[in-house]
Amino acid sequence: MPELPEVETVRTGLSRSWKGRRIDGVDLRRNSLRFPFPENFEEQLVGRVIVDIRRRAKYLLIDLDDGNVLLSHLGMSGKWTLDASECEGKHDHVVLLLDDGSISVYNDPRRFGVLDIFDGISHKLLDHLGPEPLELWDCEDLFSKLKNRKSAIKIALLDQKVVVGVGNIYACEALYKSKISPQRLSCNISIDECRTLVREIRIILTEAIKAGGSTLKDFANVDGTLGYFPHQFKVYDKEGNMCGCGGIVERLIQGGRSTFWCSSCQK
DNA sequence: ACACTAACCTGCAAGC
DNA sequence: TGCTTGCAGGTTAGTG
Repeated sequence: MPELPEVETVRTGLSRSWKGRRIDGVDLRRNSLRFPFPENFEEQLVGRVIVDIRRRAKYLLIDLDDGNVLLSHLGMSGKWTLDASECEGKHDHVVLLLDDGSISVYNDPRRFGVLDIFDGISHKLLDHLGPEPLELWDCEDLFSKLKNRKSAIKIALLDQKVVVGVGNIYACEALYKSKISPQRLSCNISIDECRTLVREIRIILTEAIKAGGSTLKDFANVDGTLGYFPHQFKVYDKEGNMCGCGGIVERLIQGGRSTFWCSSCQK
């Protein structure tokens, strides 16, 4: 899935064509994704006007005119297509008919995504989330969350209680830019290194948003065009490539997931 | 409270 | 050509 920049790009796209639209029809092709859809899912949506689309971490929050909120998480492979010309694809799970006659389709081959409706106040998937990296967040906050942890820093950066929005790609890239080994213990990261990490994470996420999200095989912008720039990654999926320092990009497994790094310049 | 694993799914690429 | 294996952007539930 999309990490924070990609979700933000999707938010922008959805915002442009959904804001002010009334939902005239909902077609569910199955009864669950990662979790079962809520009771009366269609009835709760039909007739509602979409007021705004916000983002919290990697979750899209679609504000409805009755105060309820449609929550959408894209999982690893979820995709919204707006103004869709067809909706009979194998993994087209949810179709929305809008009052301008357009249809929006949620497609998700792996079905790790989530669609739910809640009151806008509290949701179990949102309640434990840590700080937004592009809002109020600083090195003291990061340092305080790392100081009692014995897990590797790479693992900690993926923990959404430490900071939200950072996924496997940007965790690797941020550690590389910060010249910090992904295997360092979180509790051994200094306050100065936290300052560097906060700065680099912000730079990377901001640049990726500016680039319009990124593009991977499962990800497409809401208009169907690809939007990621894999070639701009310095280490992610670059095993064997020469690093600028003369070292070689290596791959290791942490928490069951690939980490890409340069052992020559990341200490 | 933290650390670690397994689990949820399908699709694709590489290797035999 | 097929089969098998491993891997993929995320997150939670369960165990110790």
